[in-house]
Amino acid sequence: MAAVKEKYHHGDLRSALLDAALAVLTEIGPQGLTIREVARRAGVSHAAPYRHFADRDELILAVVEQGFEKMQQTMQAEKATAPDDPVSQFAASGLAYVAFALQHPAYYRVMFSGDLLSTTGDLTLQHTSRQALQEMVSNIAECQQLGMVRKGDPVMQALTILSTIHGFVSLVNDNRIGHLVNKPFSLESIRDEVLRMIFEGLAVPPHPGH
Amino acid sequence: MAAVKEKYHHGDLRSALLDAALAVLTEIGPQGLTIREVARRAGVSHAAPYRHFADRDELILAVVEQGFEKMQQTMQAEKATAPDDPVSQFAASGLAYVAFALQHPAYYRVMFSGDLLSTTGDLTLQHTSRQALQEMVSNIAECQQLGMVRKGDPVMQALTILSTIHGFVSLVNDNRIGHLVNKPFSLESIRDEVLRMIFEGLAVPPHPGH
DNA sequence: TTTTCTATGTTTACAATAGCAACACGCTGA
DNA sequence: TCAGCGTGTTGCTATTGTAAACATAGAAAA
Repeated sequence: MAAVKEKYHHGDLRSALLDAALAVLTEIGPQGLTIREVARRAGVSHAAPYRHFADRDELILAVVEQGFEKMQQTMQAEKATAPDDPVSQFAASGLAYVAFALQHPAYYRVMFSGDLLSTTGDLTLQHTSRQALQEMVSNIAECQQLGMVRKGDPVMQALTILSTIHGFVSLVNDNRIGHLVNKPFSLESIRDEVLRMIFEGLAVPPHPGH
Repeated sequence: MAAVKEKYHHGDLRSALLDAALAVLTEIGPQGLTIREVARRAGVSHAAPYRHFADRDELILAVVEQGFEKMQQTMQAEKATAPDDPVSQFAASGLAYVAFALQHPAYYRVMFSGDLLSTTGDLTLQHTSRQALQEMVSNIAECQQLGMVRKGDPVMQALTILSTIHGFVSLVNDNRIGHLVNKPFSLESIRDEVLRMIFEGLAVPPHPGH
């Protein structure tokens, strides 16, 4: 690791602050995410962050945007290695989404918390998420045309799947599943079961008269 | 309304504080939920709440518990008016759950936020939610025995349904659906579609050789 | 080279908050 | 009557967000 310049001017404070913010979210949680704590970890004065972020919300928003970028990259990478048919691509997306959310709970929480930030107002994020949904919808439509997914409004199907996946990872990340099931369980088995039920719900029912 | 006694001793400060807390959550949001603001609304000094709640977390926890109670009451009432077969009971529960979450977003958010409170540590709530899941599981098992729901581990099915419903109402309450769909939409139509897909995913597939 | 400008940190200051401690009030029971 | 205890108040400290004034380093211009 290159020695960090111990100078009056930090060099790349913005990045350092984002890293520190994510570290705080991971280690302590959202209630520990204060401007001053982040500044402390970056080794600067408590007012330095204001040169890069107008206020606390803007700092959080930057973390959220970074999270969406990383998530998108992960999903694209997974899709790239999957077979090129719509069903495989769709499955790869879904698995990658869940994997990212479970591997980076701090990112996912801040991205979707709704308490930490009223991100709904941010136009960039609105655009990003709408684009992601659109991709999902056309993917479903392709699967329908191949006869691999039952008929129906693909937007509704996408929203339902999104609900299921988002609900699942939220429950897991907020630790709401651990004490629901008393007997020991494997997270992967629940995950696979949830994904399987999604696909069963999507699958074309067999022709009764076949 | 009876005139509130303007006395040194409030009379029922604890309830008043819970009401004020919910009002703040509704009007301002979680970031406005401070001990002092709640005290101000209840017309008492800033330290008075500490006679009833050890700290801010305990106040929030009390709101959460109240929320679970009201939700349970609502669901019980809905089930009482529904037909007495397992399928109707189950459907009534699901609809009541969604209805409560959408009609009382402030309650639902604080109940499931995971940021506002690490409620997972509270034993009462653990018991309550485990009991609710257990009821759901046995309800599904009944439906299975009647041949109305496809075979499979009812715990997994319950968790999947819970994920879907929780994800749906979370997305709606956090306003993540409004700007996902650009064309005008009816929330009810999405809700019904989501519930319909849950039931389709649960329904016994028709016998191929029938 | 020297001067000046600008981006980026620092220091200082203020208002709001959580939470603690000491005090005050008033009901209740001996 | 009055002692005790539950409940509310006042006042204090530490922490936070955020603004304003100041400082510095590196770039741009002279």
